[in-house]
Amino acid sequence: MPVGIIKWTPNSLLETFHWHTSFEIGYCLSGKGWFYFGDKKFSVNPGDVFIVNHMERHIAQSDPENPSQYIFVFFKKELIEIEKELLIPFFYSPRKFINQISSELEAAQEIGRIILAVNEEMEKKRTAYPGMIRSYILQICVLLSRHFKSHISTGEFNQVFALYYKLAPVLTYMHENFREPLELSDVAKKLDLSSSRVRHLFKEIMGEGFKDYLLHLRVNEARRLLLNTNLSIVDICYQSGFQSHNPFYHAFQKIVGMSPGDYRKAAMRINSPFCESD
DNA sequence: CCTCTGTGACCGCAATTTGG
DNA sequence: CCAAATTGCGGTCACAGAGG
Repeated sequence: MPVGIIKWTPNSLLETFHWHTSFEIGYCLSGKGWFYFGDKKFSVNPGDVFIVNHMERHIAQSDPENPSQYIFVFFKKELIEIEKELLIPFFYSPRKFINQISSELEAAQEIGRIILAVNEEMEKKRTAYPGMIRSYILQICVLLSRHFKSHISTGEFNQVFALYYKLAPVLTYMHENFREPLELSDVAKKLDLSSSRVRHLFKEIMGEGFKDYLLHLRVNEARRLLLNTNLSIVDICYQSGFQSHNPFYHAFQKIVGMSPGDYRKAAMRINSPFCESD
């Protein structure tokens, strides 16, 4: 089954960014909170819909006073690749794209209803339900592409689309190899492109530089290991792809806002259970 | 004493910017 | 697209404090 669905209530603290290769649509059922995509931040209200493409780092956070609950539907891009227009909402420049569709908009309400229907199909598992779910996903994607069509010109879409397909192997390679020493020139060699071309490509599509993206991958891995293992901080530093401990402490402090040790202690207090790796 | 964690100074070079 | 200029990352070293 190439479609998955989960109900999830994010923590109010300490959630770690994550990435995945599948596309994802989130629907806020209740509560309040925030949704982060890279440096973008959206306030969440019940009924809001969120679009997550592959490889953009993201995380939701609950308002401690009123925790938010979501349904997330995720699926492989192959499911909708049959029609290029359906990909429009998922191929964008993260820098400019608005990942949220506000609950007041009709598109969000329609999509919300369908997501609830997907949920019901998934629970009841009636005859041939996977077919019904696939058709629902297609409906959602059609609604999304109609919604975003007005925001994204065909020219821009075609451009981003082409660039994304070019960059996809770079991202895959990075996600598989960030634990090793990894340089832009290695990636460029893999793709048989000049370093400067890859650099521009990367910045243009991902909205942040190669180094920053890599650093976030590594710090995120460190956070995951801090939460889920008993490894020493120095071990975690090396396993996350850092070559010595000093840059690790600095990067961690810069991105997370506290030292690795403090992070682990805080996490144990709060007992944060969630951390995903693809 | 040693180990682990964390910080500061410094330096070379890769990453990025700039200017053709 | 390339080359020169600049920036800032990440690596080394040194050291301090906490705790066993």
